[in-house]
Amino acid sequence: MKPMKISEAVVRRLPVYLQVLNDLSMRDVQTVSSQELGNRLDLNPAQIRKDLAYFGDFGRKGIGYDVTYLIEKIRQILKLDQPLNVALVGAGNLGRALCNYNMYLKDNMKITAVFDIHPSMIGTTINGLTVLPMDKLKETILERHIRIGIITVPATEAQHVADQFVEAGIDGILNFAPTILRVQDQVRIHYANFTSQLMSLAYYLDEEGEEGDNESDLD
Amino acid sequence: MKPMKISEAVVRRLPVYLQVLNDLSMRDVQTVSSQELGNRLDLNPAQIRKDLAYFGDFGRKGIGYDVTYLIEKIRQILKLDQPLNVALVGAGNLGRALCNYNMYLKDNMKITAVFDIHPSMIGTTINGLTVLPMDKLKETILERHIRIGIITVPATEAQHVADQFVEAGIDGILNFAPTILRVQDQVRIHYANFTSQLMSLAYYLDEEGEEGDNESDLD
DNA sequence: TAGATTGTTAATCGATTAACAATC
DNA sequence: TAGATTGTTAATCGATTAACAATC
Repeated sequence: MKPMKISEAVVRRLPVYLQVLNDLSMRDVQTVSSQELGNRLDLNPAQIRKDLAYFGDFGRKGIGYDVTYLIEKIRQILKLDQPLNVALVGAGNLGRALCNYNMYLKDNMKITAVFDIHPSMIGTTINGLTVLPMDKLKETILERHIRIGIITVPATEAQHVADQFVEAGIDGILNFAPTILRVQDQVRIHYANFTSQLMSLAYYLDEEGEEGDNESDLD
Repeated sequence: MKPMKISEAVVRRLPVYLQVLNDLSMRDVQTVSSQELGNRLDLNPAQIRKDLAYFGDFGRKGIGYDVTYLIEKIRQILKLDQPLNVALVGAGNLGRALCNYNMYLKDNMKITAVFDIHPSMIGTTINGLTVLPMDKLKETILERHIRIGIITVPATEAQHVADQFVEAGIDGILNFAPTILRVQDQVRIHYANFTSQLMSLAYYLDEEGEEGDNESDLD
């Protein structure tokens, strides 16, 4: 309909808008202005209006946005109005934690299959799901209409898992392993690496570590 | 020395550079060009050179960058050359998974204290750390020189935990709960919410969900 | 009607990329 | 020397913000 390409920055803000809107909805707020949303999110109101306007005319001049309606619209944009099946490889601590997160009811996204390489893991149950061996990956992804894969294996194995996901026809990968993955261009990869996130946070710490110490700025 | 303000985008790329460099180092590669780094990361070589040049002259014309030296420099920039103590609140599945991740040896960052509100959790041990009650938060953070806090509690409690972190003098927060936090400007917050990450990935899935279905584009 | 707030165009700002002199 | 590659300046591109007519 509108064949405009949306920037990644806009797409990443949509789930954030949804978060705030869900919060407002729970507190029975009917209507919200871009001004109010901007206050809560430390974002420019014009930016919020522009982001939303890429997808349609969701607001009403002089009034603002109907919270319930806007939630519905953003959910449609993010395709959360239809179920999304997800597979996870790596049933370690992190993998199990993610499986226990249940975002099914609220967000229509569900981890529908879990895999691991370790024979000792296979056959065990996590949140109602039986851990399967890797040789069942492709058939399970096809059978269960799984479109997204999550990688929670060690860095050394992540590329191998990604290759198998791609081979099985997955459309997107969420990678928790601390490695860059190489895949065909059509498969989208998002990185969710805990260590990198901590590192970039560490950058912003001001120099208090070295009290009275003559830290060399010279190389 | 160079009082230029570095954009957030640059800072977020540094850990990624480090990842690739560590990988090269393990495979005994001595030297790398911005061209090669760009290939591996799907990034423009000029951007990589510019990013690095904000912090110093790390390369050699005609040669490239010495892998070991560049790792050392980036680690200094990210302050990974000195130990960083981190506290975590919320000893649920995700919290425990993060505590078991041990990035201490490699990256000098360490979860040094774990807290929870649930009495049944308090006193239990996770990866050698005893789970403490919330009323020990402030004193522990001061005593152990903790500078970063991780939040892995449910969304409803996240703001409360953030307030306590700020009150205890923390400098940065990594928030895994699906809520926006409000804190004083000097405290930096990074968001690491699993659900948002999946949602923005879902946006990029092409319409296959509705096979032959006349999906209404009209509102 | 007066006040509020949208959607959108134009202006600004900042980030990415190209180009190239310096030099290993 | 010739080829490679940096650091950096200038050009381009894209994203954010301001401004405002339209309208509830």
